[in-house]
Amino acid sequence: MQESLTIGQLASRSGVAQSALRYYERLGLIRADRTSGNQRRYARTELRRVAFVRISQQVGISLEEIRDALDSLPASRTPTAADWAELSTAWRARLSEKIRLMTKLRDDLDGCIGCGCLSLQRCTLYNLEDKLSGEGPGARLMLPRAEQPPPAGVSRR
Amino acid sequence: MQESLTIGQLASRSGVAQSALRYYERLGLIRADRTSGNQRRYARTELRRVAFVRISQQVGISLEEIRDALDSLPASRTPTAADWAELSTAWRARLSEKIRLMTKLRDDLDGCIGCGCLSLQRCTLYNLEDKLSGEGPGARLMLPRAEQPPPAGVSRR
DNA sequence: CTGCAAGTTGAAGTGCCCTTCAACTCAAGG
DNA sequence: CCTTGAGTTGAAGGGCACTTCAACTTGCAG
Repeated sequence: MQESLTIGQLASRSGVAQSALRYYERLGLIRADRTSGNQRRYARTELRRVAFVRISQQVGISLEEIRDALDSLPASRTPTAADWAELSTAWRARLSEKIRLMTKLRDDLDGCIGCGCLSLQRCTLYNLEDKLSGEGPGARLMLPRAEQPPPAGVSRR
Repeated sequence: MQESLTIGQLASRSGVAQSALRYYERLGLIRADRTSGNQRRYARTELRRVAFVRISQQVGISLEEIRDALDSLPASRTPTAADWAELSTAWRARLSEKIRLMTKLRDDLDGCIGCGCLSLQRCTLYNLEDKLSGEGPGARLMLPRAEQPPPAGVSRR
């Protein structure tokens, strides 16, 4: 069994495209050593990182947040099972919360759309919006209320 | 109580930005009549459509799919509570499935990341990928396997 | 009638998550 | 050596879900 993996091997083993792996590396989600000829060589532990990334994404967590989480792993030594367990504990809580909200959403759906009351304001469905976020991407919200966001890159004709 | 709503009214009542409402109209998710001066006037039933859109989005359904679903509503008459109920039944099933998968994901998380086996191939976590999709946006997959997608808009220097 | 808030359009920008391309370079079998 | 497949980079493209802007036009209170 080899010590390290080429990008092609990591891609086929993880089911993640090579281009995505390079992108993840740019974002600091995974890392790779280089051969003398500048090719990436991945430690086998990177497989676990990739797995963690994909699983987290399914839960609706952004890559940036995932990076932050992964940054909490010890950099000096290879993370142990305990390290990973600690990391996934927080995720478990998020998942549980998400499951709770979705369950509520589902149950309300019968009594709300079903009965025809679907009128937003007093409907519970509309009040979990923020909590269930992280689901969609999209651009930034149109000022959550007051506080003008700085233009930060306006073009003018 | 007014018969129809201006875009500003619909926006504040639904909590959806005006720009988003116009965007939804372009996509065919909602519709509006026009005044003689070309301003939009929304029937009050559009409120329900907007609600349906937002709720569906929270479940991780794309606008295109939502449009398809809304297209199943009768166009000739104002949809009844029964029409809406029928529509939401399918959503309920999706929600249930999603909840089931997330619950499985959560439970596996303990036994999988927790114990350190997180090695993808044999791990259940990796096999629900397709099923849990609709969660992330991103570009199209890198050929799901064979079948070259047509370039459809290539630039060449 | 005036003034100003509210509405209109098309085009372009934004954020996220990648993919695709061109133009090379590397690695390894024959 | 040579060839061929695998890998490298930066820049650009691409889909989704919107937002933002400019340049007007409408609607309505006073």
